[in-house]
Amino acid sequence: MSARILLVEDNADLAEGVEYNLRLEGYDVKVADNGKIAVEIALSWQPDLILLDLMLPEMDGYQVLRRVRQFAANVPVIILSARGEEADKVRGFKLDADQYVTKPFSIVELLERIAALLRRNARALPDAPASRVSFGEVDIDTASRTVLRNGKPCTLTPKAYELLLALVRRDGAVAGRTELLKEVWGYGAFIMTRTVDTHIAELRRKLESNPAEPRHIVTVWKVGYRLSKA
Amino acid sequence: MSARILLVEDNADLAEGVEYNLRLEGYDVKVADNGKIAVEIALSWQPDLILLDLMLPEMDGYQVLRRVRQFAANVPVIILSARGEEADKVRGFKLDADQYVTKPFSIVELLERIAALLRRNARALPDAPASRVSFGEVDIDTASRTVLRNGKPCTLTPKAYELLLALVRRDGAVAGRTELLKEVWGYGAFIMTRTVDTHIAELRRKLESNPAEPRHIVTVWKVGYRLSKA
DNA sequence: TGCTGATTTCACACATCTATTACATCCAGA
DNA sequence: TCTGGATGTAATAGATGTGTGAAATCAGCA
Repeated sequence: MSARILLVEDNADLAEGVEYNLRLEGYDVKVADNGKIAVEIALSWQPDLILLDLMLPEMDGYQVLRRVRQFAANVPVIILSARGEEADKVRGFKLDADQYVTKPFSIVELLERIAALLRRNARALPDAPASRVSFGEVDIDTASRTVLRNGKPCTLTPKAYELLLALVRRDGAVAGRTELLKEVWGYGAFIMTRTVDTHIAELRRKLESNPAEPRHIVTVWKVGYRLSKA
Repeated sequence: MSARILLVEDNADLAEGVEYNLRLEGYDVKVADNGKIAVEIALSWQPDLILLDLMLPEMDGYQVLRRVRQFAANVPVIILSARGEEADKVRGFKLDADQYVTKPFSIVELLERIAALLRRNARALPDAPASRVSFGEVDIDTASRTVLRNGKPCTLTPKAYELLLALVRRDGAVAGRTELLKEVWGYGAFIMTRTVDTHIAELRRKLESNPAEPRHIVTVWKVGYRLSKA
């Protein structure tokens, strides 16, 4: 049985995008577009993790959090907020949110945080997300955020690491530059000149035995990149 | 074994009533009617949760809370107070009380909150790590709260020791600064401060053979720190 | 009250990352 | 083979994060 995630978000576009990606990861997802329903679902469905927007109709995010905490004090909660006000942050954390992510956020980063929180509760959860992936001579351990090549540690820059995860997530399917930008840089990012390519180059330099003839990080002409595990 | 609750309350009638109800719920209860005794019991008996009145003889509730937090930063504390002043609330929360209940309060509500906090803690702090842990040339004995390096005793300041344990508990997984602040310091808020870094520096200074090139206490850029046993 | 050590904060140096530019190279189709 | 657009990548300047010594603050204690 997969982990249950409740997404509380009234912006339909954003909700859809996040929901899609969560399902892609294999999570069981429900979406609530207002606070009242959110509380109901939280209590009846008992999700393993909650993603909570603070700006909501009906009942604002703080109240939702408070209500939920009364009945399920241990569910990890990640707050999604567009506001950057310090006051909000403090207040949210006082009510014991576990993480605080500001919009626009990177999908990959969000997924990482989700996985981390679920893993932490792993003992209570039957199917914690896997923490190790490998292809070719490369091993990735997402828990320690470590990449090994031929067993030797290999330091990637943060962006390159996230980009790698984004490719891994695709499981061999091609990813367009724009998609990658959205997933790694955040959905608010503009298209920037050659940024993705540069980081792809770093990955090849550090992970491929012959960067000039990449075997794993493959270019798909006019489309984007894909990861070939072979 | 049932959960231990320390009730700190000088009003004998009220204390008796609450104690009665707690025992009815199956909790193991001790009552302290002044601050000095409260701290003593808190340290020696190690309750799983503390109910704390703010108006106390001898030593006021704030001081009790502060003392207790120093030695047991993670014990859930519910403050019981007759005063409704906002100032009090803020101050209490700053010291990280987990809940704040104003008199007169409903016993049922209180019991609910207690149950919620105990449940949460049961998961958040799953278990004490093995009594002895070691990595590299460092040995930690959590039972005696002792750290050895190359067999020689090595005195860490209390905070640094807690921080080290927090990293050990992660078992190699990365820990964000915010997480560490929450876990070790009990801060709930998003606080921009270099406190964690400073104590990390102390750990490196005292535990690493070459602090400038840390082999065990590793920085993960833009994310946090992790402990590498290798 | 003053002393002592722990803790936090501050400031600045230093390290690392990142977007972008610029130019070389490659590909597909004419 | 030529050509134009797409990709590869080294270099770089600016942004951002981290390390750390020292000062300020706090807490416990005689």
